[in-house]
Amino acid sequence: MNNKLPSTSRSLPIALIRAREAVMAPVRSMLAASGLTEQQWRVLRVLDECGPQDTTDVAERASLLLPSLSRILRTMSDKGLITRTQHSTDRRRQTLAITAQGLDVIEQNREEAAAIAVAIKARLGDENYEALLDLLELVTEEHKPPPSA
Amino acid sequence: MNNKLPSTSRSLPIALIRAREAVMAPVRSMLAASGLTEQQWRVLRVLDECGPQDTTDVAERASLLLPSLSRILRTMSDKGLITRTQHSTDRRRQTLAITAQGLDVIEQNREEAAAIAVAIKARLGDENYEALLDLLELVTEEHKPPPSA
DNA sequence: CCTATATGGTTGCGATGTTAATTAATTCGC
DNA sequence: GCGAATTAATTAACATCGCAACCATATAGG
Repeated sequence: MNNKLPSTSRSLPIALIRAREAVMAPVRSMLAASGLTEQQWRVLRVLDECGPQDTTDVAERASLLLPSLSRILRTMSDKGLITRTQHSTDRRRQTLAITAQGLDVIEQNREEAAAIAVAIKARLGDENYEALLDLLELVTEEHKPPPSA
Repeated sequence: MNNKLPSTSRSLPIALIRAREAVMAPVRSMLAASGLTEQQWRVLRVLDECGPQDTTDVAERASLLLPSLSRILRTMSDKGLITRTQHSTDRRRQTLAITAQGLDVIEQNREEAAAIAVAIKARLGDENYEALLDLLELVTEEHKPPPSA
């Protein structure tokens, strides 16, 4: 009857929260100077990296739920960081794009953000860093059973 | 000039969010039946595992910020899951304890929670699971520089 | 065509995350 | 002792999370 709960000190959910907190703290502190939240930064990053795209695509890439993203987009649009235009053939959809101002914000934070990323990588060591990403991917992926048969 | 931002698809913060989401989804679904949130469950678990303790201690062990915990405790107290009593010598503090009803809720979910934990462990393999926890701990710990010199 | 169903987004609601300010009680330093 | 700095916890304010319900449009079938 293996119904023993794992000790909270070795609990995967809690460990994930703590790690995220440790990684994000310096980023949040950096973004505060630009008046951005961590989620808004993720949206900018995705639009910059992958180009104009639908709301649903951004939600997937930035790991945001649609309801959250919907509200975040209104804020970002008001701030002039992004544009929202109607899809040409499907009027349900809208295409999101980063503005020049949005690009400016990315540029203002690029150097420091890159430095933070490098610091974390250095702290863990390249090997550990890659191993961690691989393990996290493994945790995430196994939701849909493989399309075998 | 290493100022290149890491690709969002290999971004540690996003990977951590996704992994957490993957791990928590079945737990949340389980807890919904008991009318509990994930955070309330963590508080119960900590009080059950470590015994009566201060608010600050619970916050640390459950990885919750004090303002969040403060609200959560009111809810849980109203539900009769915990008690809050004044510390004997320091009147600023309060001692939290789980009630019989709180223990009941843990008991109701123990089996399924343990099964979920086992399933994740099995999916990753014991070795990967432990390695992941170790790496996450490594990410978290390195905040305070070693007390050298 | 016209209705039933599915899809892309939004809104409502209750709860938590995050920072800053606040209150109350304790401890420190002179 | 007594006021200044600390500490434990709460409150305030704003943003996001997560679920459910909801519009609007698009697609499928008859």
